[in-house]
Amino acid sequence: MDVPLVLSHRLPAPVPLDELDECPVSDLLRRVGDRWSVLLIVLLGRRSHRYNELHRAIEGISQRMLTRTLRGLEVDGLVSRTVHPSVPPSVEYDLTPLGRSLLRPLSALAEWAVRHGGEIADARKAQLNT
Amino acid sequence: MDVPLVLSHRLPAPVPLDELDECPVSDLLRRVGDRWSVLLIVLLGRRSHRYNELHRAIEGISQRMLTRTLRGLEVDGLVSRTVHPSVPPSVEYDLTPLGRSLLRPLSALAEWAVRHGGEIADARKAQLNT
DNA sequence: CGGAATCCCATGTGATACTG
DNA sequence: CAGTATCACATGGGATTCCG
Repeated sequence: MDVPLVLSHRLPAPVPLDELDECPVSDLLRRVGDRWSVLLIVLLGRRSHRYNELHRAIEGISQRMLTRTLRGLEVDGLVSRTVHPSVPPSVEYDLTPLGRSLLRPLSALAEWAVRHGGEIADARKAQLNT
Repeated sequence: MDVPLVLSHRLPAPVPLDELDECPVSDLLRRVGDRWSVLLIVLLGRRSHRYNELHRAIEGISQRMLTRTLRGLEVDGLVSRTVHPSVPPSVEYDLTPLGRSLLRPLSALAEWAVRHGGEIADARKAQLNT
């Protein structure tokens, strides 16, 4: 009892390749495991932002990657993109309800990362001496 | 109250590039956001495995990536590697306590992914028609 | 048995220039 | 303002071969 769900889930042996490709967990982690997605989700979780506002808010992100990452999140239904037809144009990005629902489990992982990040960094440094 | 931690955390504006690179959350997600890490963590969370045992347990993984991923997890202190000097040699991989402690927040994310994976898939398909 | 070495391709990411 | 187009480079990942 009290075993993490991910361990109690039954797995075929061997794990077939196509099943892994369809796995929603792997899928989500790859979606969110890139350089910018999490940061965008967090920023948009606080309030909606316009495109250039996000561009200014994140030092070092290129227009290309900002656009690509936003599009990816939008395609997956995590972020909404609203165009206000004005001159000059104005585009608002926001989290969808689905995206907002992701904030909580993401926070659980973030909390673990903050708490244990030091141990990981230490382990990494220790390997350098061997 | 009851706001996800990741939102209550204060962020500098703009977010500096070096701060993002040091962020333990981004770091963890990139560590675990590759093709094989999570699956290995889950398998090793059930019991320790030998190298070829893992190789046989995961259809489609190459020796190169199995070795690389295990090494990466080992360097980060999530997986332990124990060599039993015998003929032929035997190497046991297992989760460290740190790795085991990751299972629970990972499960939280996995649970979300299983519950909402369909919505993501639907959103993805819907984009194809536009 | 448990890898390492090499080669090759796909994808992620950034820089720069251009546009409705 | 909010992008797109193009090029270039680093990294992820697989196939194959070889080794103690």
